[in-house]
Amino acid sequence: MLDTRYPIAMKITEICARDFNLAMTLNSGQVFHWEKAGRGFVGTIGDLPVYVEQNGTVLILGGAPWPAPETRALPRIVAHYFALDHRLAEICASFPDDPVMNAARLFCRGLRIIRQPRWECLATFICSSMKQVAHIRQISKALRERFGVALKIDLSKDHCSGADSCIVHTFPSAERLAKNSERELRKCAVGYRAAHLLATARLVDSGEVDLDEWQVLSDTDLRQQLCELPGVGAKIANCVMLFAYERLRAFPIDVWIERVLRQHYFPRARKLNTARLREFSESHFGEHGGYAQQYLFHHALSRARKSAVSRKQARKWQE
DNA sequence: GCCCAGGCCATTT
DNA sequence: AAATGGCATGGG
Repeated sequence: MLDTRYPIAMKITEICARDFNLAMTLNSGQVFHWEKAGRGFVGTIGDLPVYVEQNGTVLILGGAPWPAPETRALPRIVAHYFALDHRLAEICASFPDDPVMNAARLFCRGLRIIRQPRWECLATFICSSMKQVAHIRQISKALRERFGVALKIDLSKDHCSGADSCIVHTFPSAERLAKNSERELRKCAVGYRAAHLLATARLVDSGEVDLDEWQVLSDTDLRQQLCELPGVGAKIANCVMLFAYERLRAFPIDVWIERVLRQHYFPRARKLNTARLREFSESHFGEHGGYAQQYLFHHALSRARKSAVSRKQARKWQE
């Protein structure tokens, strides 16, 4: 039956996306809310519900109701979000030429650092400390479902199997989160991070902190401002700089990246403090160090996951 | 039960 | 300055 709310129920548009791997980008641990639906993914870009599917060098788009004004702008919004304008070949060519980096570059072909909304990125990464990627996805989902705005996506049967519609949720605004008690936030499995999330939400909501104003700051000043927020240290500040402020030099060092650096760049080096690692990462990986870092991170994590699966299968074999 | 996870923070040396 | 322990939660 025709949905009479809109003259045309669903408008599918296509855009060209060269040097881009959608699934790799969405699964690389930089963004946590996109979910598989049919042959593509559903999620939100800001307040817009979006369906996106990759077919070679073409992205098939849908999701937003037609003829909302945003829908006409959808191709531009999606292209900007996925940073299709980044000159990926040049960025990858700027990485250092060493065995580890070359393996990661080969493995992560088409991975782009996307442009995330600032508050959404900041809040999500405050929840990320001492959490596995799968858990961060759970937390993001819980926060959205409890406090976000539900939006319906009409899925064309031509492009999706199964259900013909689904619901996605926006990430809750700082204002929405600031209204809650810490106890309420803890229902989303954020644990001890609830206090930090709430305190930062209230700083942003009150206007004392304006994340958009900070875009004019230098890398050093931006990092310093971010680190003053509750629950934000050097690592999370660098993630937010990289994923929400397009500071492609920012090089977050988490436990995985630290392992990669120690094993492959400093074998047999004891007494290697974080300051020394930071110094090395900033000088060795160049002007797109953040990109290099994300390639190293995703490659290392994927290898670990793969070997975990192998161990599991080996155990099964033994029975 | 154990160990670990895209860390941060307060406290102690 | 540098090292240490606590912190919630869930998966392997």
